Amino acid sequence: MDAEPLSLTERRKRDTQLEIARTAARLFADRGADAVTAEEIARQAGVAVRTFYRYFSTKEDAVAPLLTVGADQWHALVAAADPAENVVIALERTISAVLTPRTEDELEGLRWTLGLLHASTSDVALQHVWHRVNSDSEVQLRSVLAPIMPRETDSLTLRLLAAASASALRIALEASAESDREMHDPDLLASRALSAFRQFTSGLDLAANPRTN
Amino acid sequence: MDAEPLSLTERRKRDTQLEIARTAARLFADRGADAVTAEEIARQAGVAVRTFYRYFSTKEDAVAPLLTVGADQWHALVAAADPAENVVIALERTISAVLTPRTEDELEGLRWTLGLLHASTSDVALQHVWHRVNSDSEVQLRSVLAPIMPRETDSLTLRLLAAASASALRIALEASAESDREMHDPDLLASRALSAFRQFTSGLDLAANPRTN
DNA sequence: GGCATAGTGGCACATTGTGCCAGAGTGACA
DNA sequence: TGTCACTCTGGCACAATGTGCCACTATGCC
Repeated sequence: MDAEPLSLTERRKRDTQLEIARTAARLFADRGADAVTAEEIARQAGVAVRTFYRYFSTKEDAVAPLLTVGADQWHALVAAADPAENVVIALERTISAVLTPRTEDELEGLRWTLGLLHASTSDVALQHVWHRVNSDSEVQLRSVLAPIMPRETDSLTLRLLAAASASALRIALEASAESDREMHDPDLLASRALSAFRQFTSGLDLAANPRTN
Repeated sequence: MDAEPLSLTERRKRDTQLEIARTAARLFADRGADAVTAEEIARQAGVAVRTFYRYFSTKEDAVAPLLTVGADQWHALVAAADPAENVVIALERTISAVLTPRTEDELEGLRWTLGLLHASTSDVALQHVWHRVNSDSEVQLRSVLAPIMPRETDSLTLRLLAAASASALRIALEASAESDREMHDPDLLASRALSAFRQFTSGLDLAANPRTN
């Protein structure tokens, strides 16, 4: 993608942020988010409380980077898509790409995401973070989708496509995270997300099947 | 629907809750959520701060009842649907019903919802509440949808249908709330929500329309 | 009327999150 | 190498959030 003109300071900031995020994730998963104080996260991450709040605006926010890393990659891929390519095809392609880790770092990132998501099934505070991340992602997705939509598409359709795409990814991740067994199987995750997205774009096929009691 | 065996105490609790909610909504819309203290809401609503926190677990939560009232009605209607009726038809019917106010109280409730939603477009804290309400609604919708789904439907499809329904309603409300002009036109709101839902269930029709630059 | 129960208010307190200022590290330039 | 500007960091004070605890009051039931 882009080069790394990261100065020493920039690199140390990235490291500090990631260190705080993973420390927070460990503690939250261990004891639940509200049984952990900001002071404890800061101490274990090796920074002062005041510094913690310079990196993150709330205590819960500390784990957000672990959840947004995939979404950020996805938005970048969509934004870079060829406007001549069909939007739906581009979305399928990018969904598949972002759920298929290619480097060791990407795999580790995915593991952290799913692990945290797994912990959040029994922690309301973490669910809030996840929901916020997804809402932000949907808004972000709208702005990168707009330039590659067919010319005549109206605002409502743009919103719907962004919602469908974000929901497909979200639901696939949630479903995988809730099951212990499937939590570490990226292939299943990718195919599930694609299946979800295709059901949205091809119509949820329930019209001809009333329940007969 | 159901009768009102509300005792005096129960009625006063309802009144107090609504009074707090509307007081909070007024203040939040006026000055933004974080420029308002819990103490001020409590004072203007005529209760002690300690009592405020017995009704609501956080300051922002105070406005949630104004946003959930429609969703609650909707869930009740879906739960009461005939299992022999097609699910998609039932959803269209109930979406239309819940956005068509029949009494003066329902109309007032819808006004408060849209007004608050309008204010939340420029207030991050209120957006969080709205997102949380929608997530909760989606989960709730799953459990009331499950009994009226076709027998063979799998868990993923259930999740997708709930997400599609909740998203259709959410997006229609957001789109209406963001425009000053359409904010007070329930008919437009209902038709927009139906249109959104039908696009989900009939497939987002973008397959044959790549953008030609 | 009198009693059990449940809602209310006041108080103390841990925790959150921010403004402010002082110290320490980095990078540029002479 | 020295020094200067700039940014990151840490400590402190402080307003505000949210909770546990206890006493007080009103409702509902006999």
